[in-house]
Amino acid sequence: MGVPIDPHLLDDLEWRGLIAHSTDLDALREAFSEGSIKFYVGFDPTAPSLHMGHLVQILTARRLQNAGHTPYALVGGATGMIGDPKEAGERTLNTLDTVKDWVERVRGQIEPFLSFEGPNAATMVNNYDWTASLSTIDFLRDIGKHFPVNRMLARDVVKSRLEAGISYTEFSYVLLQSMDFLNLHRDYGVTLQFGGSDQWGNLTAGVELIRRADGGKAHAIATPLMTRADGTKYGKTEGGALWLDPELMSPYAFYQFWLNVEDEKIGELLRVFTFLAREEIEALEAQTAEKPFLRAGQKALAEHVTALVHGAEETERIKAASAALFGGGDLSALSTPTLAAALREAGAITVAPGLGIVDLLVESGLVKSKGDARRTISEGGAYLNNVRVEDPDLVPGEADLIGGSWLVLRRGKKSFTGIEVK
RNA sequence: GGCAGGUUGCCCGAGCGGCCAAUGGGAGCGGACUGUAAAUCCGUCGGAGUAUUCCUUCGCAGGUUCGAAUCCUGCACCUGCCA
Repeated sequence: MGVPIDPHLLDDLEWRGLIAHSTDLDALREAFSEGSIKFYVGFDPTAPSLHMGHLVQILTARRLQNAGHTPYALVGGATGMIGDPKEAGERTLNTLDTVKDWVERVRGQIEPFLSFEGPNAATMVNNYDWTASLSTIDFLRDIGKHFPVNRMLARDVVKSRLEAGISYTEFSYVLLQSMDFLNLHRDYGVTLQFGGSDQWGNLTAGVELIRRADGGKAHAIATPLMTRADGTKYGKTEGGALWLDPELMSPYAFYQFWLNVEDEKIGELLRVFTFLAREEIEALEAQTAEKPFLRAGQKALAEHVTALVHGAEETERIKAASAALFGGGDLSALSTPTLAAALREAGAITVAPGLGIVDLLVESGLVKSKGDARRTISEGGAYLNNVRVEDPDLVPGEADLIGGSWLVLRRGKKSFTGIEVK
């Protein structure tokens, strides 16, 4: 209906490595070519914020919308009450209030990435709306009848849990997600669902339910799980997940994460997490291969992803802060406003004069206890104004204050905290 | 309902009366090497204290003992086998 469709969408997704699994790709290609199709991707509120893994889905949704297709972004007000089974073990159930709160936060994080105007405007849906009032009898008869338990038991996640145990609640999760797809298919004509590759079982179950229940035809694609070069999960390095919420992870730390990505992953991450064109990405990859020490790929990646999530203005401030803090040894060469701005970006606290170095380290949050502070100092990992601290009894004085009031405390190579003394 | 086994630090997993804040691996943290990379090597890894010191910790609550993560009793939860 007048929406220009990008005919190269599927090729682009494949080139970016975004299709880890799929149902019949040729059929999907045909569906894409016939006009704006309606697709959905779901997000369960299992935490107060989405993280890097969800960002893959969000950006993929945007790619599809940019190509002319119509997004339905689903937040799992119902499925979030249940929790999908994961290998690690049974989840702890959250209260309805918690889930409702998280639903709103998650919704707010998704919305900026999609367009809610025009002929292929996005729609937000919440599966709580059609699940909460569903009767058990209807659910068991209309949905449950289509799910052979022998097939459900054969799924990898379930199999891996049979020893340790899995509740009926989590075992049933796949029915709810499949029902979502069925309902969106019926009510809106949604014909494609995508999600992370760990969702593949849930995705295909939905496709199958649509076929069994309605004789309908639907598609599913799964995006790959992002891992580090050694195959381990991301997010362990910075002591937690890579949150999109600036309250949970400062934009500065977010930017630093991308800047520190391994060389081998640059191409992959640029393809998945940026909207840069193929030629630009290939040029950056070549640069990274030839002159890795310039870190051109990392810089571009960090800049683009941070701008997508936290905005261009914030990204500029972060870049300036990073340049100041990592620029060289002599911090006093910077102007005080520049330094202060950089430190506020990286994280800063205010303290009264007279505190010793051990207390300052604890106050700054760089270490978690005084013992940790002493240990760090004895290991040579504590720096005041870029000079290694040797004496744990050191008390910074007037002469140490940069611009009359600032101290720069650093732990290790990368963790800075600004301290304003007044 | 019966029988058997289990519950240890962020995770996995030893310990089975004192030498245990508790072996080992992973993760984390620091150092060296580098490029704010990877790999590697070294160190570190409950809290307070600059000391051979104290406090809290081995599912929960009691008990035995000079002394327990280790033995006993009860409770909770998990797993397996049998009904």
